Amino acid sequence: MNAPATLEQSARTAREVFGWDDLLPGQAEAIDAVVSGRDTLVVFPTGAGKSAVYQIAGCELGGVTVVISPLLALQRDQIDSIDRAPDAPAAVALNSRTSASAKRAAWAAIEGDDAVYAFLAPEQLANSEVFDRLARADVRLVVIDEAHCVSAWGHDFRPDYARIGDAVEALGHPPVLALTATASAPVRDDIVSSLGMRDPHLEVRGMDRPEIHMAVRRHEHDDDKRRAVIADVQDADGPTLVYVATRKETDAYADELADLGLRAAPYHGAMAQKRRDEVHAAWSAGDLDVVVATSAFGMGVDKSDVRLVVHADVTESLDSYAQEIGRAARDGRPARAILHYRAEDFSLRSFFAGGHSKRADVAGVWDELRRAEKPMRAKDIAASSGRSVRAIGRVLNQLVACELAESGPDGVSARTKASAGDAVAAVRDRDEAEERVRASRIEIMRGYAETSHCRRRALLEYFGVETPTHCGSCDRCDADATAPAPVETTAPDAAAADADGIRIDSVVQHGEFGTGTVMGVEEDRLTVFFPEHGYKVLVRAAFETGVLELGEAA
DNA sequence: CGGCCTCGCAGTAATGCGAGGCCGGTGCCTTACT
Repeated sequence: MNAPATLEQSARTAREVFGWDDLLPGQAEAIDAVVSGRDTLVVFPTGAGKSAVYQIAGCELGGVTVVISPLLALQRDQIDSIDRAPDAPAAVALNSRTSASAKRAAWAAIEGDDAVYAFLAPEQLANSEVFDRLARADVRLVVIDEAHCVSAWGHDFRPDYARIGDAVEALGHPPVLALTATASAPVRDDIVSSLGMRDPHLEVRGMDRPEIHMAVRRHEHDDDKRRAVIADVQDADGPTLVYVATRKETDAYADELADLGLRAAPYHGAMAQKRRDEVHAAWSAGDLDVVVATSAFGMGVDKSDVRLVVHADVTESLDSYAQEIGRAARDGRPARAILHYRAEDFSLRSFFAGGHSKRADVAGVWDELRRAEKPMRAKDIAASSGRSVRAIGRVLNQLVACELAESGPDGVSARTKASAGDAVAAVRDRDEAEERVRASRIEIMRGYAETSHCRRRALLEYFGVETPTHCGSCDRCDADATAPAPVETTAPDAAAADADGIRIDSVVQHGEFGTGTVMGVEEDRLTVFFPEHGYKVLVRAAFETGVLELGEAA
């Protein structure tokens, strides 16, 4: 299948069309899978050339390559980069900022005969004019950039992310290429099932970032934490990112750092777009020592010499934590990641993880759907009910997920005659399952913060990468190195793994939680992910009592 | 859940304290007005 001719062709395209001398590890394999028509999920760290995969594959497939991208700024950057290539196909954007004349030009290109990349946000697919014209065009590849957004945002924040799979089907299921920098096994599964990917080729490279030293400090009092964060920033060897949980804290820390003479700026999603752009530009140009930001800052920020990432609060998952610290050391030189937290800090994350659909909303939406003769969209129902489009979109997603409704290119329609009471109950069960999963992700974050073992191992195991017991580049390993020499350093975990055949990614059956996937293996404990219940830490002894059994490999 | 703000109270002057309420993140999009 890996016909050398295909690889040679890809290498030639890379060289002649884009001006790259060599393909990086994994790129050729991913391109080959896509060009041969396979759905493909690529997990490469930033800088490993994710974009090149779709650029080369799209060029070879010809026709229209639809690139779904979460931020307008990312779309601009990608288009600029394609425009700079020596001989690449045209790249156009379709979004709310595209002028009428630019839109006409874009459609002319999309409906013409030459290869073209068309960039759009997932919300555009809900616009029937855009979708219908795309459906008639010669779409040969659909790319989902920053695909972790499907899992992170599709459930409620940006419900259109959950609709991409339907759009892909309606387009006749051209090959789907999903790209992301970090994705744990449950997130990968979520991406694959949400996008409706069929038997996807999986290409995962280089999750480990050994150049980033990892450390955690726990505090009792907020004052102590603030002082420690400020001290870390003052000690930094270069550009520094500080992540905080709230907008207000971005100002508080940035002010304090500025008073100490540092070039500091706050950044969060509620700032004026112009100001956000200024901070972004100043940071990229090296005119700032430190940016203090909420999670709004990061995607599309490409700065190679970040030396320190300080978290003044915990994130809502290790996936997010890995994304955020992964912005350090892209130049490959040493950098540090330090997490400061208090036990109370987890409560804000729990608050964000909560959030049920209101019973009245569910009942109202369901009644309206059942009565409607045609598919409905969130904005139509929201207009008549007085509820927000987001709340309604969330309810629609849940009804679809419960298989009470189905979604198509024109919206969502009921597929059963279930009563409003049944719909409310089904959605409540689903809400509770999702909340359990989110809560367990926070618990995994807590587990990372509180582990007495190697931090890197804790992080990498979460991403399904088996690792040595000690990385030698985290605070836990540093402490071990200064402690009296250990008596014996056999690898107990590997030996234990062999004893009952349990490894990372093993599938297990649990009496209460159902089928799960092993995410972490320690001497006496296993961390297992159950789709309906989230992450559970189980004692190995459960095997002896028969509560847990080794299942069939997936 | 926890932090922060406001309010009412006490009661004699300028502040302090507890109770109660509210807020907390991420970005497309549209549409009406300067």
